[in-house]
Amino acid sequence: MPEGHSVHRIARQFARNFVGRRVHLSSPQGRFAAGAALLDGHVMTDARAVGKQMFLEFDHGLWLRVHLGMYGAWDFAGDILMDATIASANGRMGQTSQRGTDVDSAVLDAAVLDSAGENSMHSIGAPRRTRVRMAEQEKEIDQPGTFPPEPVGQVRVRLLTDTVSADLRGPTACEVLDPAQVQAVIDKAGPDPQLDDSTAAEDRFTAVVRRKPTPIGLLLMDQSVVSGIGNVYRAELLFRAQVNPYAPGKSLPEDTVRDLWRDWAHLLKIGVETGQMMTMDDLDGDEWRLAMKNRADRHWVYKREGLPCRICGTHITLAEMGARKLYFCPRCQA
DNA sequence: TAATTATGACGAC
DNA sequence: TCGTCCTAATTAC
Repeated sequence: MPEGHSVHRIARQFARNFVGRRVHLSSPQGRFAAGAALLDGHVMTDARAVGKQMFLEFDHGLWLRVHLGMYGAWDFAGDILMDATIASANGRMGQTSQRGTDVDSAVLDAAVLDSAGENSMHSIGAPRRTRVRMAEQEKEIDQPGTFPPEPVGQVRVRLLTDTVSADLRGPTACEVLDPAQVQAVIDKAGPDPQLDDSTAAEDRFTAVVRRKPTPIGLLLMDQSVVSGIGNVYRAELLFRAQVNPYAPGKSLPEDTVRDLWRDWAHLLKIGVETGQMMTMDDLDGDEWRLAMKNRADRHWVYKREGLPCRICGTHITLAEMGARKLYFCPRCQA
């Protein structure tokens, strides 16, 4: 269920709780028993996300590659060091995003909301005994229990240290790779603004898009063109840019394509920092608070078919593109 | 209890 | 363009 922001957050979770520690791997479900044996008992040395792919490195040079697909998820349990959202926001106060929105005060709002107990997660400092499911969103499963927990359902692989466990279920990919194979996967991926926010990356994206006759709505979902965008961000980015999803890439003005890239970098950053796919920034405090609680208030067009466009009132259209649901405003995105 | 749905991606025609 | 794989939560009956 995740788009790029969640995969970066999950990689962070592994960096905080597993990197530098010896890990036992098993496959409670049995389907990954051979792969788990190749990595079992080694120290995790790195955790990285590239677009929607995650790579975990072990001390003998082999990697675990995981892609969650449409409904994969990681369940963490034990004494977990959680994302220090509040500390992060405090440490960055004053920075301003490209669009002129103060992302960090927004993050701080979210964190304050969390600490008020209205949302589910986040604390600072010491590990906390808990259970968390990380997919597109993160939710705390309240049920401390014993450690390690009994595997529930179809657990493809379990990673276990003295104090923390991580169960993977429903992935579309879970395999052991050598460094050359990892590099090959990364080489195929389009630029990920979370890893490379340079002008060169923007140039690369812009050049590729403006060369192709393919509809921009398909190009944004093509992971070799740009990494990390899924069905929600596709719809929202196109609405925010007032671009028709069917417009061929090569028909778009250069500035429009560059704006799409910069806006993706912007939304991805918000997603990584808040853990939410918040695509309506520029909200005031109360609106933001509401939107953080109710997904229905977070998007311009996604899952809003038949409802009035928030800008012009026209009914939002639902169509199909690339075998996925496409939402757009036929007037604003004419 | 069954059907539906999902924020992906791939390979065969 | 279609079928296929992966799983669980939600919705319908």
